[in-house]
Amino acid sequence: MFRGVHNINLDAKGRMAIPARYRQLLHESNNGALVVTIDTEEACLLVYPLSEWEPIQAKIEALPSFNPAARRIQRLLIGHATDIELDASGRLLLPSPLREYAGLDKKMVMMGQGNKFELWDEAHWAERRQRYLDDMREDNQLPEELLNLSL
Amino acid sequence: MFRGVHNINLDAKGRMAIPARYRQLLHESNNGALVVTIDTEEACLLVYPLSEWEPIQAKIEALPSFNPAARRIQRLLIGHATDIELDASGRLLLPSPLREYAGLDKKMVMMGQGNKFELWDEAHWAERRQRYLDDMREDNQLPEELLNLSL
DNA sequence: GTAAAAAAGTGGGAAAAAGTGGGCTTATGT
DNA sequence: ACATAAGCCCACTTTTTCCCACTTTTTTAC
Repeated sequence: MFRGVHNINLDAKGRMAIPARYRQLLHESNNGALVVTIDTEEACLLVYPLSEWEPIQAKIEALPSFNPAARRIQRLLIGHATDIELDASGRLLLPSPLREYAGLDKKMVMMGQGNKFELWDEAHWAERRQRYLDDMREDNQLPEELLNLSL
Repeated sequence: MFRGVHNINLDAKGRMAIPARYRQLLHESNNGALVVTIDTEEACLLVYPLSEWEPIQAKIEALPSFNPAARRIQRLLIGHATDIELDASGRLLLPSPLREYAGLDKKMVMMGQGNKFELWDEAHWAERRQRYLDDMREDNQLPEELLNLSL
């Protein structure tokens, strides 16, 4: 579904232009309706087509709400999940609390990740990518599933 | 149903303006009738559309009333549950005992949580969110249900 | 390879909507 | 009866949304 990386600029009003190649897809699947939320592990945002998000929210809501770890996930993920939609010129207005969370100001990176895409501050992504690469080269105890993966 | 964060100000009379995007939904479902009560774990308030609250209250009332834990829940939740409704300009007047419980004065955060939304003092939420995030990044003994959750 | 055309990306202004504050009236309770 | 709080309404300010026009990049054709 989504893959690939794009450098994207955020304008002064907090809008980002979605690369044209994705627009038709987004309009067809959900009429341009999307949900953006935070990634809890990294300072980046996750953007889902509405129809991809809904089953995820349903699963999260179904977790036992007296379990502290579940409550935490619910507050972080559902709490930050915001409905947004493509405007007439194919742009998304990112809510300011979320921009702030991911440290997005001007230069950002949009990265396809299957059923969703991720938004990173450009500098932050460059740094994190380098760390991932370094880790790959050092790490010799990969989990079982990865050892059998042939590229 | 409800999701997303909003920064909201409380005015001098203790009124909060509900973000316009939720108003129609609230009017349609219950003609703007809501119930607000306390969260027993955290210093925040829970706001339910009346129709969402009623089955919850019924379940709480059905608990065995000679059981001390049940009595406790009944006193805390039903005791604090207050009917409120949207005024003509889409605002809610929060009862002062409840405002006090959650430490709400001016700046607050409203967070959608599925069938309800939560109200937090802004500073208190910022602090609590940071703690949740820290926990997420450390915690390696997540409950079963969460391990299988793929976002 | 260059020019023309088309499409994508960017910026900003105006109209509309949302948010805010406060005053006056009505209810409540001491 | 008085004081306090709630309800209601109106007017002002700020923010958001919508739309249009300009610039830049990409594509197409020669």
